Amino acid sequence: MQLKKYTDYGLRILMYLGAHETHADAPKLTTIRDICETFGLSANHVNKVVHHLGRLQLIETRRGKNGGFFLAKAPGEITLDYVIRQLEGDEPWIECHNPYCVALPACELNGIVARGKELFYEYLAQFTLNDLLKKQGQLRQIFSTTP
Amino acid sequence: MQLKKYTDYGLRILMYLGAHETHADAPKLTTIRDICETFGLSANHVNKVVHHLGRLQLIETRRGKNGGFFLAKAPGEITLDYVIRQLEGDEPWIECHNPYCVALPACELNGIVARGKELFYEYLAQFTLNDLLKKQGQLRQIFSTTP
DNA sequence: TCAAAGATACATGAATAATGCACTTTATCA
DNA sequence: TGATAAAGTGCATTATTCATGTATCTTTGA
Repeated sequence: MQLKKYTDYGLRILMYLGAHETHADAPKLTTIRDICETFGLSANHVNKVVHHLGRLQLIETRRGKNGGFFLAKAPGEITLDYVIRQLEGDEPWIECHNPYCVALPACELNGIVARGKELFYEYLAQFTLNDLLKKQGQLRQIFSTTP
Repeated sequence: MQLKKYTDYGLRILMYLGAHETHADAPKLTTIRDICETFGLSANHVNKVVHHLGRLQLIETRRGKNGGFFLAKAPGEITLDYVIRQLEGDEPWIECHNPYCVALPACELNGIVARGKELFYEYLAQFTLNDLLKKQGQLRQIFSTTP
């Protein structure tokens, strides 16, 4: 029971982008390479996450030379529940489908777990990328000195 | 992001035992074999779960001929959060340990996810095995006609 | 003392997540 | 207009974890 690294990477990418956001001047887009060097990750995997974030319209990607990506929304509009639900996949946390478990017709368990899962996400819905950027100055320093 | 079958099996075993509980007469203990036949599961895996439930003192196990196991507590005293936490393992849902993620010192994420996890378990703590046995009659019928 | 039950340890198989590799497409710049 | 740097795409491989299997030991009642 753990979030995938895939999801984790996605959140970190967003944090990275958010931390650099205040540079209104920002002439240079963030690249997959930047992310990999900062966090020490595999380019292939990051590639896929970035692509996914693009499809979710959380970031905007630009191909070609001088390409890269940047946040497509204000950090305050990116809620954590959405990001995690989408990247993680929104399957039930317990498998009760017939004929897997004979008790299913009389079982209360799946409903309880499903409601608990919803509470988890409802809690996450209270937070946005902004909340992850409270220590933005410190984050920017970390990110800029890492590679 | 899904509970393990291991955890699921544990809950089902408890439901099975709870459903048979009202037989005050019950001369015969439930065996691993009973569980396997009812749910169509592998004896080896069930073996381990039963052993685990025994160590948790949720059930009492008896070796030897005519052995088996039964609930060690009243169903109302077995809370779902405890069962799931113990069987599932209580690790954090997101891995942020240094030096895994450079952002850790300035990261708010682990705290948020950890709190969400706690809310999930706090919700589960409102339920006991009794709540899984609301349709006890139906359950007993299912269990008795299955093998 | 035998047989039926759980306990234990180790080995194997299966599923899925993570990563790697090769190649394509697109955009920019010299 | 061609070289280059970026993301996009598909498939292959590796690693990890979960699930299951096999074998043997221990306990206990008949």
